[in-house]
Formats: sequence, C-alpha cells, structure tokens
Amino acid sequence: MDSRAIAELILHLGRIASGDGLVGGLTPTQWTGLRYFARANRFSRTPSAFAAFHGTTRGTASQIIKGLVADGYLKQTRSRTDGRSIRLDPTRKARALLKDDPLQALVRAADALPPGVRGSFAAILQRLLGSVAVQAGKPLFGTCETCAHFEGDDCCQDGVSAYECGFVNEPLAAGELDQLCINFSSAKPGQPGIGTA
Amino acid sequence: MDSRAIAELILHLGRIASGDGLVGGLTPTQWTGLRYFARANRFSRTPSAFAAFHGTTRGTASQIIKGLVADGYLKQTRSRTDGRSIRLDPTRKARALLKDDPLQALVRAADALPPGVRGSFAAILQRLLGSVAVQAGKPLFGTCETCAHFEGDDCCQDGVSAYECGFVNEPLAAGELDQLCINFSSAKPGQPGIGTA
DNA sequence: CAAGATAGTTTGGAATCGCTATTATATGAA
DNA sequence: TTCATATAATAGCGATTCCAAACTATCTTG
Repeated sequence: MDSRAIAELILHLGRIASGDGLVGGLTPTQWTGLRYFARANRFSRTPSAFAAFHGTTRGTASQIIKGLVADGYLKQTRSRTDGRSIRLDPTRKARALLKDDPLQALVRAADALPPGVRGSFAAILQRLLGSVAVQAGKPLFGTCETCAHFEGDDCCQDGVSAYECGFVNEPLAAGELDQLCINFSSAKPGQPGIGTA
Repeated sequence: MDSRAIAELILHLGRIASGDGLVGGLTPTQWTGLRYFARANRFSRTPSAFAAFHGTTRGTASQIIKGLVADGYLKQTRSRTDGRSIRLDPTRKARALLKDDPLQALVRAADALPPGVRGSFAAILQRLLGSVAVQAGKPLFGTCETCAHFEGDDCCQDGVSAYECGFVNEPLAAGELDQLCINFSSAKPGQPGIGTA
C-alpha cells in the first residue's frame, strides 16, 4: 500500500519538476536530450544510445536531436573508426542554457537535504531504477563507479592511465568516471563495486 | 553535483516506469488519470482538481476524462449542491484494470525495500515534492495525515464521527484519511502533523 | 563480392497537449 | 430583481510528439 504511494510520488514528482511546455525555448523532450548529452560519456553520445536511454525508437531520437542541432545546442561529429556512427557534443551555448534548466527546482530541493541522507537516498533511487530496468527488459545506464568493466588502479597508479574501461579497452580520464555509459554492467557478485552500499 | 544526479534519476525512473505507448489499452496520460481518480477523496475527484494535480489546463484534463468515461472507467455524477460541478468515480472495471498497471514494476521494486527504509524514503520524496510545488507555484496535494485542516479526535473519540475536515466542515470516514486531497494545507509550524519526521 | 547486420534518417499517420473561445451555473453588488 | 463577475466544464484548432515502417549508408562475415 505504501509502495504504491511511493511509485506514484516518483511519477508525480518527475512530472511537475520537468515543467510543462516551452521553458527557455526548449520542449520537455529537448531538455531531456540536452541533459543526456551533457551527462553521457563519449561512447554513449550517439542517437542510438540516447534512444535506448530514453526508452524510445531511433526515429524519435533522431527527430529530437535534429532540433537540438538546428538550434545550435549539439554539434555532430562523424566517427573516424566507424563511418556510420555519429557523436553529438553539447556546445557552449548548451552548457549555458543548462543553468536555466527547469529541473533546477528539484535540484535545489535535493540540495537542501542533509548530505548523509542525500547519499543513501540516491542509492535507493539507483536500486529502484535497476530493478525496474530489469523488469522492463531495458538497458541500465550507470557510471564507472559500480561498473563491472571498470578497471581502476587505485593501489598502483604509476602513470597517465590510472583508469581503464575493460569493455572498450581504452583509458579513462578522471573526469569521465561519473558520466553515464550505455555499456554499464552491474558489478559481478563476487567482486562488489567501490561505492556499493 | 550529486543533487543533479538525483533529480535526473527521479525523472528517468518516472519515465521508464510509466511505460511507453498503450498498455492494457490505455495511454500513459489515461493511466495517470485513472490512478488519480482511484486515489483522490470525494472532494477532489473533479476535472479541475485533476487538472491542478496533473499540472495542466482544464481543457486537457477534460479530454483525458472524456476518453476514460467513454471507455467505461469513470462514472460522472453531477453535484447536488453546485450545478456546475461534476464528480468522477472509478468503476469496478477501472479497479480491475489497475491490477495491470504498468507502474506495478516500480511498486514491486519499492516493495522489496526494507520496511524502515521504505518509510523514510517516502518521507524524503514527500519533502522534495513539497519544495518543488512551492517553487513552481503549484498546489500541493496531500493526505489528512499531515494536513492542517484535519481534526482528529485521537484522544476522545466518542461516537461515529471521530475525524473531521476543518476546511469543508464534514466528517471523514477512516478509509478516507489516506486519500489525496486538493485542499491539503501543510501543518502549521507550531502544531506539527502526526507523521511528520 | 554478395548477404546480412548495424547506425542513422525520413515519412506518414495517430494521438496528445496547450491555447482560446463558448456554455452553464454561482455569487455578489447596485 | 438585475447586472457584472467568477468559476466549472467542454469544444475546436494548431503545434508537437511519438511510433511504425521504409530507406540509405556503412560495416562485417562468408
């Protein structure tokens, strides 16, 4: 009974926090896209990855992206290794607009929580998301922190490449560790992730 | 930094939990309407109240309701005291359909949380919602439990009407205390509500 | 080189939503 | 009473969104 109230609360909170209609010239879907490309790592800033994240088709994702590119919020770059693939990077204009994100109301509210509470609250949200994603058969996005492919040399970092992704076999910069990745895989049972509660 | 991740998590969780497209013959908005009228108290089951809750216009709310009435999920009743007002009650068919609510995936996930965690988690969600609603200038819906208009005779219940609403001046049945109400008002500072953390 | 898979785009149609009247009822003042 | 204003609900219109399917281009495999 209480669980149902929680589920409806999450839905409702998300709805009224994202704001209706145009805010700062962008529609709610465009805001979602902008937020995604501002938070995804370089392997995940593609139309297909966004479609998977957003739970929609590639066609719809393509339309959303087209609008953002036309308005100068995203810049397209063809991949050198794969001629089909396109990477989308947020422009400076996009970064500036994100300051006026209608979601900021919720961000401020979360910021007012005590630090300790905030951490455990986020962990529970992540847990719920993982459970729902599995039930819905959708891919789960996550960060290196709890990813099974993450190979961090916490003990013996001797040079430039202290961190590496075991999935794409490429070094990772420190700033990339908290970005969203489509290749995320839950840490193996016998080898728990770093920040696991 | 962490707060932003929380905000985006809530948005994302709500989106993928509500399911895309038609589920059980209803669109996501229709599901929202059905859930609302199944959880709102008798003072709040009107088109206007639903519009306020859903953060949309009465026009849009009216359309959503029209579809649900046409499909036999809601029954309209004109108010005896106000000829303009209409109350909408979920039918038995609606109650049955709610068993197949796509949101059940999230409900199950929340149900898997430890009882103690679940309670505090819900309290934090409620707190975030209150904060966001104030910032967005939208009415906050809530239950009698923490409402300033609630007059419960916890100590001296002598007869039939142990509970009463001070806003509409009507007695309340025990089963109505956990329903959503549009007249909700946060408990006064000097007189904290019952379940306040 | 041919066949199939994958990345991305385009198009057409259905549905949704917000805005703006419009109708009906209620309330308050002259 | 009568008029003006406010509120509850609905209807029509235009813009947007979304999905499904078809399509192009590129990569991979046999």
